[in-house]
Amino acid sequence: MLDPKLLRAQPETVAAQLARRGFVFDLSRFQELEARRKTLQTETEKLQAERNAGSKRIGQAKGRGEDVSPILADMDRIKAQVAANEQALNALQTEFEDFALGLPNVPHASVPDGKDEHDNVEQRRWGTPRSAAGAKDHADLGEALGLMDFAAAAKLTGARFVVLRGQLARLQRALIQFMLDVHTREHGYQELYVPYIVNAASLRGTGQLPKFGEDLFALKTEQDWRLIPTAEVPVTNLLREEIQAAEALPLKWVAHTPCFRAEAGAAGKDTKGMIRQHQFEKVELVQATLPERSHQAHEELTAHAEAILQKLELPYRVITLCTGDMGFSSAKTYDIEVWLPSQDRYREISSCSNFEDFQARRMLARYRHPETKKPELLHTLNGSGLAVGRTLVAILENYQDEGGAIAVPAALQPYLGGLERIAK
RNA sequence: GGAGAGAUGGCCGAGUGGACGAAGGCGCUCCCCUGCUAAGGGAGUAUAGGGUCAAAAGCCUUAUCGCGGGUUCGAAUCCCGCUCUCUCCGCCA
Repeated sequence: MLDPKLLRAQPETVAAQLARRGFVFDLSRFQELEARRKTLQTETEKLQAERNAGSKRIGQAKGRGEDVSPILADMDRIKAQVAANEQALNALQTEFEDFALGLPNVPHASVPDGKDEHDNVEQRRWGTPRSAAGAKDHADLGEALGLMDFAAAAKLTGARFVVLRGQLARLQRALIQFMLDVHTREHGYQELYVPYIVNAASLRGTGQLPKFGEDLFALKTEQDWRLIPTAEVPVTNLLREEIQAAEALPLKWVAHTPCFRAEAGAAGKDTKGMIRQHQFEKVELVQATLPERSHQAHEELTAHAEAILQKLELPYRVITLCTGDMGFSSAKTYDIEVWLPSQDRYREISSCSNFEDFQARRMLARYRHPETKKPELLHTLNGSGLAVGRTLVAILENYQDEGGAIAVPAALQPYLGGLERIAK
């Protein structure tokens, strides 16, 4: 959520910044809502103050044993007015809130302007991509090995699921262990285990609701629970309605969870293989920092995700998403894309974002300022470190030989009991 | 799933219809005293909004005692529903 004070004081500036990302801010609607709100709220609060003062007088008069019926008569009128006004104000505030919750974050000044993914800006490349010539894709490789089974998953559930067997299932487990170990031992993150089902308040906090509910799997329970689309939701919401000590910052958390996405609107996209699934494993990095530190933390967090690819010796590049391609809640996003020989291009394997205070304001996630002693909004960040399923895909494709066997990256061999090759 | 108890500020804890945004204590901040330390004295110390203001301060004001509703001129306090926590029983990986 954007700062309502800023919204009120400089709506034109906000509109111009949102226009950078192609979002049309309805200025006249905002100003009309705001004008009504101001009148109604002022009037309502005046009535409430009148009522409070009247009640107080009744109490005092009764204490002195005086007759209170004249005051009481007056209170009847105020009571009815207050009730009517409060109702109208509530409705208006709900309308205003819905409007405000529908506004995306303002892009950071350093984010390049652009319309879509074609305008993203490459920052750097690492490693040497192998040629696409003769490279099989991961689905063909996995099925040929007899260790990756989409038909079985389709029978169990439907499209966009997979069954892994034997050394491939173990390879995925090894990847999770490996990533968690690197981030906890070398990058200073605390490992967390969290619920895979969250309530609506949590999803609102990180920005999935109210706008993107169709991407989520909802449970048919009374509680309005959803499966998490990413560990970002439960992990970041640990901060919700909490005040951190400044000395405790930055908070750095890592969690492995499965992720569940409805992939509504993705029909026909990446239909083959493990690239886009309804259920996939991910190791997620989350940080909460002082506002003035968040952009440096963003660089560090991205480097932490990159370190995994370097240790696995997988070629990748880092791009800055342009204003038009960024996610709803993000102020700035780096995507890390890994080389996939079968597709002869780089594909997203991690997305690292700085949300600044956008999520924190929704969640009321704060820290106590050491000098003013007042609670201030902190900044939140997160990034995949990495998407495990896509890392598995990248290993199969980059480490294949002509016969369809897969070499195990050196860094992973200790996690597979020294296994060097996965072959038929 | 059954029975019972509870939820109050950074923490502990009092408060069962009116001067309560909330006693008291702890903690924290500032000041005084004390040649260090310890002890003592005083003052301050919840959050989110709105209005006024160029802005800040200040001032005025609203809401908040787990959440939502109700009764009442007036609710931390009474009533209803819900959530969560604890204890006991049952069940269970």
